[in-house]
Amino acid sequence: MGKQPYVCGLDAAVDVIDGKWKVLIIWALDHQRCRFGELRRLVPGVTEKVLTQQLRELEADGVVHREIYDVKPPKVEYSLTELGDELNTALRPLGAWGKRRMAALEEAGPGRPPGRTG
Amino acid sequence: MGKQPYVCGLDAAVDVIDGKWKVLIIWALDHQRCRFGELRRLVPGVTEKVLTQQLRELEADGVVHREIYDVKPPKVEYSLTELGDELNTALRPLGAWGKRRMAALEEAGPGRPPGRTG
DNA sequence: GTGCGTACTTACCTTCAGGTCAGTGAGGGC
DNA sequence: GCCCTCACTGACCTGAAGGTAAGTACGCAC
Repeated sequence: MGKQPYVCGLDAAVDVIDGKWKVLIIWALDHQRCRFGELRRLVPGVTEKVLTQQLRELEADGVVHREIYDVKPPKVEYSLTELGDELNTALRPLGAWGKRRMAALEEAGPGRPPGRTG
Repeated sequence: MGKQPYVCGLDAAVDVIDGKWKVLIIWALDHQRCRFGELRRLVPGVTEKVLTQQLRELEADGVVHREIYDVKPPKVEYSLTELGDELNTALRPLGAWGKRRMAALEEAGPGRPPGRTG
């Protein structure tokens, strides 16, 4: 929720998924609820601080639901809200496009370092 | 083309549209070719430097085509490649989702500053 | 010949998202 | 008693993305 007003719907959507790990988090949460620690393992490379942070933003945006169990040791479960589920659905074509791009990239230069086509 | 290897297709797609103005640029280029100056007007707030920069990245990623006419004054036209067109198509559901979110945001608090729901 | 419009490029600067590291409090294993 | 895990929080730092302002080379209008 950084900018607003948005110039178009896409703008508004991108604002929600804007964050280094957000799509990965949303992806990981697709049809499965996760505990904080699980999520951390599911999203390789993310730190605890940033995971928490992005999770909170996602929660504020209404795409992620956070459920706290008052037990010891602490237990918190994250899941997608209906809105989040819809987001994931909307994200699917984009994922498919990216997959095709990855395949094309593979074909162009397998094992090559990233860079321009030249 | 920042990261790679991508953990999934979505990751690869987001990498392409990652940049403050890129989706807006791609959106503006949807079924219309534009000159540099037009694009600048179509994407309010972007500076020349950054527009050029993001356009070049988009070009390197194969979603935008750049056509230079050897005339004076200089003329350069940008358009979507087929891949770019597909990207736009893949982006459409996301745009629709965002539009619904914008509507919901409007309903929740018209004219309110952005922030938490409280 | 001054200034505008074309499409950039360059040097420099600011901002802030994200990363590092340390701390919290309670229970359990050894 | 010590350290581990759980799910965080806060202070501090860094790097890179993006913004600012100026320069470039050309033609045209006035």
